[in-house]
Amino acid sequence: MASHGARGRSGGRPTLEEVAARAGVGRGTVSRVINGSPRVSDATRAVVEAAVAELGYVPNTAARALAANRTDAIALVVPEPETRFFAEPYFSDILRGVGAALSDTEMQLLLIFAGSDRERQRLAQYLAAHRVDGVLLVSVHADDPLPDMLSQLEIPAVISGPRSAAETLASVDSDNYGGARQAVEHLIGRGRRRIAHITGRLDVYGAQRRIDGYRDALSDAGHEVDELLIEPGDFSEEGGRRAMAALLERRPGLDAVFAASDVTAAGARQALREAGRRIPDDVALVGYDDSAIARHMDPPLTSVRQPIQEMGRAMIDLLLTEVADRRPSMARGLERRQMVLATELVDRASS
Amino acid sequence: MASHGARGRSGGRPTLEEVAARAGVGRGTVSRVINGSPRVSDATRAVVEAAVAELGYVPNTAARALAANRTDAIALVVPEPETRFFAEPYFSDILRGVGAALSDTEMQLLLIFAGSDRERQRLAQYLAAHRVDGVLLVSVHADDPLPDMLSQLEIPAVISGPRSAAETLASVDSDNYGGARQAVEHLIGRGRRRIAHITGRLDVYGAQRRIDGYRDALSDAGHEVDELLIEPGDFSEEGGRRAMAALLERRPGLDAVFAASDVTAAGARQALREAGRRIPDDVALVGYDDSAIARHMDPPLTSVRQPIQEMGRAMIDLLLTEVADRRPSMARGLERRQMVLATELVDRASS
DNA sequence: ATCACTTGTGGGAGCGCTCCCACAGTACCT
DNA sequence: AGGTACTGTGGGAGCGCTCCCACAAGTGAT
Repeated sequence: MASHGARGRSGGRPTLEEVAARAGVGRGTVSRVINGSPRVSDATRAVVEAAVAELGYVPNTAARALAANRTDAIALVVPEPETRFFAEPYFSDILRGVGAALSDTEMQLLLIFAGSDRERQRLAQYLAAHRVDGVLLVSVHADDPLPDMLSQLEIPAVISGPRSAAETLASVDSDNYGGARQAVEHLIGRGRRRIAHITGRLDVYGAQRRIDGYRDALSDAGHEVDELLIEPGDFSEEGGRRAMAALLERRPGLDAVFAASDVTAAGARQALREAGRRIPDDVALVGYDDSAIARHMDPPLTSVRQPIQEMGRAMIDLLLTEVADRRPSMARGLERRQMVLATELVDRASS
Repeated sequence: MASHGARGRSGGRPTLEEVAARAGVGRGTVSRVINGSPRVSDATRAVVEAAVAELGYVPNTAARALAANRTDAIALVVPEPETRFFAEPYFSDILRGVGAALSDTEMQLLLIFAGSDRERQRLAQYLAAHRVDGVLLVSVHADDPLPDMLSQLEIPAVISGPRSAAETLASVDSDNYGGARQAVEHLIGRGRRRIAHITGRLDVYGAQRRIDGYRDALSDAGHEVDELLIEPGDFSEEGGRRAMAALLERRPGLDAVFAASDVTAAGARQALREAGRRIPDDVALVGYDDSAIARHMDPPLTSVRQPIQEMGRAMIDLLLTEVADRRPSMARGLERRQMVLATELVDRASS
């Protein structure tokens, strides 16, 4: 019934043109007003704003995107091969920070899953089509091709957790080194002497930094580092269990464990139980992340809290700066593109 | 430097017009091919597809949205006043189901937070501007104006967890009634006789259904329902603690508790501990949700698992049907718009 | 041979916006 | 008086698509 041409007319949402007519000005002027251009007189601006309000005008995003060649959307890409990522509050918290930061802007948030190969394929198309102004990358592995693809396409991107000390992409991270130090210093302060460390996945830069922090904290306190007290884990519960069992076998006299994640600590706790060690009486336990698991573990787990929500915020801030920079090409920013946020030790009964 | 007109030309992404030229056909034909219209000869289709492949053509979404008056995007709206919602795996799981279902389609997923007033405001604008083809609503309260706004705007929507038995919106839910029955029947089967129930928030329909299930399971087993064994909670940990304390005071002889959520159960466990009751020896405990908390609790918590990922999938399926129906106005579907998925009891050490 | 369909195709018009050029008006120098 | 420089404004052109009308060509009934 309704012809193509008539579609928009009949009772549809008002267009910029209709606002212009109503306000008795030209299209360009209305456009300037709604985009906050300074080149409009106060009187005209007031008239236009009144017309906008009266008509309930809301700009059409599609038209704007087409004309301006930008989308006002950013994507949060979740390379979700590992279920782990989702099972932890980490993700939700990042999302909250991102959401909060975004609600101050006009940007919209696209959520893209890039777990399966087909999803990756689709993502590549998205990016190639420049359907987003910028990309947020969380939990990326060292060998992921995604970051390079992004720089090749010149799409602004921010990564959470740099891939190495030489990360070229803008990044936001918590202070893994400092967090590990806090944990170990806390244990030392509690009188522990034989402190073990169950690491994270060794191909994750942050896990390396935690090892460095562990080492330095011991050295600086005048303890020497016993390499046999360091056992590789993989952030998983089962990995934590295995690593703990190995450590108990090798160094039965250990009196504390710093685990690279809460989940790892949960696994370690199991192994400790099975070996008949009491927590914290025989062995003190400290985790990392301060996730829900830490609060509900028995005994409640001392853990290093990362300001995850703030990290989400910071990622958005960085990304929006990059996006803006890329727009009418201002002098490129002062290269403050790596951001590290402080951690905090949450002291509970396990240590 | 680059003029407006030159922007797209210089090395930019290929347009439909360029594909048409390359294939030696008209624009309309290319459009038909990429949209899968049957009114194209096989020969022509092959030629066009070859051109698309050679040029690496990807349609411009903004242009398509503008011309066709649709967005190919749906929004997942999170009315996130309560942090609880986020702290639980529920959200992530829904998201995973939604993401999985969506990866089979061309739809993109927008994540919209509608916690604060300002965010609500923005959401209203979004919806008014018809920036999405459909909306997914999770964890909506009985008195939320959002659902009505959506039907007024005639935007297809699916709600997770109907607001009442008379829900008018399409909805997906797990079998709260059946799940509660499973839990209670399990406890009865274990020889428990004085089974208490800590409810969820009473303004949540699902919580009501769980109470019904609790009641009927007892009645059908020939037990009579002791109203003083039912204590209202609010899904929170603190609420669980409080309710449990009240129950212990009122009915010290109880030998089992069915809590309306895992978090509630965690609170109850605390109160039981403080009262010196052992789990499961003195009091058996069953939760609901089978979240990470259940696995890590001490002892591990028996819980009713909802197929949350499947629920996400189902929501998408329902929504896409609605969106399609609304498009070239086919005969409206057969009104199978409420969907209920089965639950499963996960038996652990707490019962 | 004529008419009436059907199938496949080309291309004009239009979606609602931004960008930019042109130009009127005003202000301040020479 | 004429220049030069701004500020503010209007509106044409164009972004890359979809929709639809027009029309060519083929098919079969009359």
